[in-house]
Amino acid sequence: MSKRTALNEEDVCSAIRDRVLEQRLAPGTKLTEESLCSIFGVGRTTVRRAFLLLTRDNIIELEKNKGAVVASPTPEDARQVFEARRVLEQAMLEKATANINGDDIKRLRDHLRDEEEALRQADIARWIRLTGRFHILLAQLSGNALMCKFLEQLVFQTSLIIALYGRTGTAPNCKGGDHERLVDALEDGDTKTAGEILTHHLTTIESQLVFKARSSEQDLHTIFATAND
Amino acid sequence: MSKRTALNEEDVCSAIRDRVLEQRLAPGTKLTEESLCSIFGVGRTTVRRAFLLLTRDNIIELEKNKGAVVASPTPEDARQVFEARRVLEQAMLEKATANINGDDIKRLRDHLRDEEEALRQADIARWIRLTGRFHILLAQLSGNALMCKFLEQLVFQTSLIIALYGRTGTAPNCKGGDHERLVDALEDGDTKTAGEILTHHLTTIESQLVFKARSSEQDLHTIFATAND
DNA sequence: TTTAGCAACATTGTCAACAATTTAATGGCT
DNA sequence: AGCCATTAAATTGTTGACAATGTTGCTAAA
Repeated sequence: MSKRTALNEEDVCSAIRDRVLEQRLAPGTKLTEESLCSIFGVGRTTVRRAFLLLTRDNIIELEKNKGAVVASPTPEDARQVFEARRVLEQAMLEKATANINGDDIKRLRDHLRDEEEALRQADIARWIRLTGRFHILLAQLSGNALMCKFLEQLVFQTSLIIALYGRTGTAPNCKGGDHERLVDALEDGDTKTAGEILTHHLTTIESQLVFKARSSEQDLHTIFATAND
Repeated sequence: MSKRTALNEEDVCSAIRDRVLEQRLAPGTKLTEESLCSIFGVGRTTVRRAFLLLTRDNIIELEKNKGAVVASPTPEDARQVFEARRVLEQAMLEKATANINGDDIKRLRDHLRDEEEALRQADIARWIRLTGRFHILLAQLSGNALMCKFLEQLVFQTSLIIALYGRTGTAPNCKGGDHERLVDALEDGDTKTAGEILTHHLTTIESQLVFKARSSEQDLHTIFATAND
């Protein structure tokens, strides 16, 4: 008799967040209360609370009397997310180099091994989740839980952004061994190089986004405007 | 017949946030649902939602079956808040100098005038609120709403920290004309000096905190320990 | 065929009653 | 008085019914 303790709103939140991180929940997906209630076996109250929290983190959008949909960050949102990530992660990396020790390096190495393994097993969802988690792991070394929490939000939003504007949709966000080389530099105590790799890493990902036109009112206007000349 | 539209959870949130910013709501203050319901004329549902949001912003602490109290940041929290503020505000200031124009400077000047006037009228609550808002106003010039929102959280938390650990409790957090000199430097396009003033400003405030012992179990142990030798 | 209006349905929002828990108060007892 | 247990009051948590709103599908008229 498995005494299953009732799930709370945090559980629902992190479940949804994980699906977003894995890109198994696409932007725009409608989230009805009823379906989530039955999926997680919780009451509407809990789902409702989860919605409120996820809205705060820009993971879903809540419209009065219309319910919740997975957020669709605009190109401008994307710009701000990457700008914030460069600022935060750079700063946190510098803080981290002060506190870092052998155990930390080992933990990063272990994580990299997990990434590779997921990739080898073609478990893409897991791999995507892990590449996101790498940045959070790195942030935790800074010793600033507050900034860490904020970065988490940004990582989740990045996943939505890549889902919307990523070149191939799922695959190549954190490839190219950037993570490995970053850890190498960290181990050598070469903060400067580590910072450069990190910034370049983020800028590269951002530069590969393609803001193609999407179906919306705005785009309809554009379409008819161009058809008129 | 003033058709007063019903307040929602955001209204309740910002009302509470403002009181925290003004330091009229001290850390540890109990917030009962009933009292807030009657004060704002809303149902328990709304208050409850507001609580959830405020918890997310570290403005109140919510304990199961025990209700909500205004948050009491620890000294470590304080350290992280100021560290994050230095990082964020510095970065946002740099972004701001790229976009800034005459209107922006004028808006800052107007704000400074408001600050002075509040101080002259001895409207301390208003003055405290304005000094906090100055930093938010500055952040808005960066053109990054995301980082701006995060900084807002930090400013509110700073108010709690000063209420707890500030030397005189209410008065001298943002004095000394630092704000004026900062705007001067901005107007001259002297980003470097502006940045130095800002960082120094924050570091000064932090260094003036005094983490005196507070009444709690931990402190009781300490007190009796020192009495034993 | 298209469109406007209407009706049936589904989903979300609100509220009040009830349950669970904590906090305050009462009353013996040493 | 001071302390502990028990009871009463107050506060928070949860649930379900109902109201408000949005959505879908249908009919009929142009």
